[in-house]
Amino acid sequence: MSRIPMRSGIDWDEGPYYQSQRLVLYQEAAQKCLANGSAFLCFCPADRYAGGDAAEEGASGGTVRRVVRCSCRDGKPSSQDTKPAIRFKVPLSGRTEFQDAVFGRREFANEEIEDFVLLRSPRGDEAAGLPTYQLGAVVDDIEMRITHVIRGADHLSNTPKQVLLYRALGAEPPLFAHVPLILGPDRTRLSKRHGATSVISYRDEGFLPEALRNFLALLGWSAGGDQEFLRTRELVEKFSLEGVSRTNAVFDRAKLEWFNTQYLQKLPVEELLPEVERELKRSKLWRDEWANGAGREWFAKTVDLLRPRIRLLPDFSTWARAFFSDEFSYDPAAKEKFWKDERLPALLAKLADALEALPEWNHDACDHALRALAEAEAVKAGLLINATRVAIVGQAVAPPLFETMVVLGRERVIGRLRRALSVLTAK
RNA sequence: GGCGCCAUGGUGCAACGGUUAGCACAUCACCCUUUCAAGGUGGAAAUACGGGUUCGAUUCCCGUUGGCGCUGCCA
Repeated sequence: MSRIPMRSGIDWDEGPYYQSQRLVLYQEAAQKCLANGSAFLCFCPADRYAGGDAAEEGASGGTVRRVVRCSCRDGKPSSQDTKPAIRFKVPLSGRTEFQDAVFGRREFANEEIEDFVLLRSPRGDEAAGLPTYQLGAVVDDIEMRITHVIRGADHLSNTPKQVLLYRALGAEPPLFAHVPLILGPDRTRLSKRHGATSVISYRDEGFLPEALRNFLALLGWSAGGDQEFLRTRELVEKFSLEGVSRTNAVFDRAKLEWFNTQYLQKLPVEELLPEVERELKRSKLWRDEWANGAGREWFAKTVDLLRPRIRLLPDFSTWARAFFSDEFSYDPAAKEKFWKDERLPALLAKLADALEALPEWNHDACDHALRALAEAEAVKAGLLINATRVAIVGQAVAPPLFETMVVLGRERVIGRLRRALSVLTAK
């Protein structure tokens, strides 16, 4: 779990803490409740409620559950189980209220709250039981002096239990802030069923952490106006609990991808380079000469040329492979679309010769050479441009041709042009 | 079933009593163009329903409907 903030670029101040190392703390807290009368030993079988549910199935088929108060709470054990659990003794009347920064003041009738378990009954040779989430969370938060508890709205209904617990332990409840849930396309709470759901899996898919943060921040929150592209810095500056909405939000992957392309395009290249480097290393295309000096400059220029057409980081390794490796293949659709003309072999051969004879290798020189040839041969420049693109990068979709030629360098371009010839004529 | 929360285009957000109901994604069309993106312009598209309150409701109140959540010796 601690890897999530680490890999998403979110900072934390202390910890991590391990519940297993803090067991006595929870057990002491439970004992304290027992001592001051806010909890009781429950001897009921652990599966009592489950069994009861089955017995209470309504005619409609729906499971009917009730708030049950067992006789243990009055000191009359309902069974002879020698290993009791500790339950909180919820008041039979009255209301429990708390302040929520996004939902406002909330009130719950105590009679609706069940006597929840604090410490589970000991298993096997355990001396004492393990804490439930309710106990663990409250004890930890009191001990760590937590002032704001910000979490999903699915905890709203459980909050009164925790407020009761805070008071029983002699502590003042913190300020709660329940934020709306993120729903899948089917409008149920986002879960593994919906595919990639954790921060890590989106990172692995090739989304930029900052784009993901920006997208997520806007799910259930807005700065008030229409601005959407907010870098993490601005997000931190502008965020406030007051701007949080109470409506659940549906996760829209298309918009996430849009944010990613925005970041891919707008980020200063230097910020993008480490991400691309990481990706190329992953795909084994990385070469150390790109780490600094002239190699770094070439790398930056290439990434800059490529990025308007990138959607996800892995595109650098797949779609843009020809820019980083001489081993690439021709996209079948590209060949189909731009290598149809039978004059091409002859034309490309002449183009290679013309380029080879160029006194200088730059954008305009390549441009002029190609257009001059097109005119001399009475063919449209587009025919040569498109066919050449496929020949040197293997794709129909790619950056503007002459910029591509400059980045690849004369030797590569001519070599690839001639290599394409053999493929064309062999066909 | 009980309790709770929510309700503006397909999606995410604005408008916090008075706007021709705004922006973005997605979608459609056109422009640009060296392919494809990007970008530009334009179009279609929403206040769930019914009652109130008010001179005036997207906005406040009630009900209905719908969605979601909680209802574990899970977290």
